[in-house]
Amino acid sequence: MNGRPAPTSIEGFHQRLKDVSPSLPARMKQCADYLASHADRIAVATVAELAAAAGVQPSAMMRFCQVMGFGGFSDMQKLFRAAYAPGLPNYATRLANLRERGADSPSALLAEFVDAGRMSLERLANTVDSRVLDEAVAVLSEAEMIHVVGLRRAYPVASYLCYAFEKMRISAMLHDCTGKLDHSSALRPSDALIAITFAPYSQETVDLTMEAVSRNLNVVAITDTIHSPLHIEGVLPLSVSEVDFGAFRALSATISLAVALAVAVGMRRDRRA
Amino acid sequence: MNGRPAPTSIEGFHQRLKDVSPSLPARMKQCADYLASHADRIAVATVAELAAAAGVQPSAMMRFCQVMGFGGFSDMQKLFRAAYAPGLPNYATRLANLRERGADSPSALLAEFVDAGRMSLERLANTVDSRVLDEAVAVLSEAEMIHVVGLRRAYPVASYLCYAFEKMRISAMLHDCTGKLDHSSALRPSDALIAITFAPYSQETVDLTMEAVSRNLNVVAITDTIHSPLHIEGVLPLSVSEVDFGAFRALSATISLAVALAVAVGMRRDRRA
DNA sequence: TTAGTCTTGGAATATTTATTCCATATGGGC
DNA sequence: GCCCATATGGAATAAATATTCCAAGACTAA
Repeated sequence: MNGRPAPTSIEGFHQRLKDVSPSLPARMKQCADYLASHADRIAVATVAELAAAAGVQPSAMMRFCQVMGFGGFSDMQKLFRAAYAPGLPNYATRLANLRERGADSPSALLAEFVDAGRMSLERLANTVDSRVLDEAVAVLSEAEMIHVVGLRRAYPVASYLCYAFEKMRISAMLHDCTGKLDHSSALRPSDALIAITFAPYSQETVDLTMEAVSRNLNVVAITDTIHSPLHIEGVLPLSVSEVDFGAFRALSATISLAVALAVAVGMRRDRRA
Repeated sequence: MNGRPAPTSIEGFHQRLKDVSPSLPARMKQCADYLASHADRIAVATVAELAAAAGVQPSAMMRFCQVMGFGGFSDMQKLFRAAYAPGLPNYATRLANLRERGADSPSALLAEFVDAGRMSLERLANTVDSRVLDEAVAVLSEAEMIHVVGLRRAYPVASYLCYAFEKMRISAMLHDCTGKLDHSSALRPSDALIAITFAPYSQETVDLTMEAVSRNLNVVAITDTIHSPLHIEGVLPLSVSEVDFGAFRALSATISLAVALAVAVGMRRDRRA
């Protein structure tokens, strides 16, 4: 191990973390990474909780404390408890502070977007139709390959969906229209499509959806109002109404819905496997 | 004793304190008085410590917890630990729990993601450094062209940023590594770069950032902990710590920050024009 | 491949910390 | 001054938590 003395300040702790990180084995590194971003939890959590959150065994976390130069977890915790700063100001006051710097200051803008995002999320929780969601998950977990299409403002969502599928090793294909290439022939009978579009609706997304529907593929749409061109027979519609701020859509709710969908599909497949 | 249920919030706690105080015997009152002014210590102290600080026996402190309606000290402490802002719920284990209980229905998952998103947003409001944000906006609005790089999970953010810039007619270029093409030569002396990456950091993003820094371009980084390789001299760091849910990052806070940044830059340019 | 070293998970143990219990004290009313 | 009700301190017990240990696994270099 290493004989250096334990850090005596939070800053020193982070410094040491950075120092030892590169030469650490897998599990130790997991601890290091987790604590790097959640150091503040150390003051109020138990080894077991921390270990679980970092995805390691409690004993691994103990070893890590020792690698860092502490005698044990309690020893390390002492440092953080001593430095424990009585609670941060709460969310509401902090938002007010952000706005204080002047109506069109960057921080005031940020406050608005944060607010818009939060409202969107709350609304989403109340409006999503869980039966449709269930069905969407059912349908998608049966698909051999999941195609995803979403352009312009929906593109970030589409790409994140594909990232999530890839991470879970679910075969997925992103139709991003690079080079104006049309990949509609990639749609196979046993596949499914997730189409994402919001007003003003992208023609390409609508076209691909039509194509899929006409070939009897299962299609799930993430879209806005019931006036969306994706609200048609043969498409499972998941409606999200985001709170717009100025011309810009808060994507928070849409992305949350998309990821929940992806993870639900992933879990369902796992269970079946 | 009194049968009222335990307070469920810090405010409720203080209210109850006020209510019961007048009718308390000496030692109990000592506890009440001490906790009234040192409530925040409850999260990180032991009964023994608290009792000593209040000048009473541990057993007296225990009785006091019960008078307040809690089952015991641990019960009371839970309230304060949960309320400690950074003490976020532990999503990895929560996910595991959902799974175990068989409650992993899509809607339950969605609820968790919505929650994670909301918390990320709240945390963002609490942690953003408005001075750095101001400076980032200043620097970016001077740039002739804004380059944006962000891969993997950061890619949705990068692409949305470019979408926003395009909508505001600000010249921006997305470095997406399509075809493994390197466009580092596109960086011109009067340009600026926004680099986005989270652990595990993409090499390409780091490389481009280094390139930009070595050429003295202004660089704004949207990243996570202070251990990020983007935390280097010559880079303005905007830190976002998202709440992870399982292996999946809620992007809500990151996207909100990115869009706020973009819109602030847009407004500033308009004003100058 | 094989021996040797480093890593890991999980169970066993030690320690700390919370909680209860009871004997004793205190104070107010008779 | 005595009795009763309530309060209090401290020791005993229970529960939670940290910590250690060891066998098994993974990896490395020969």
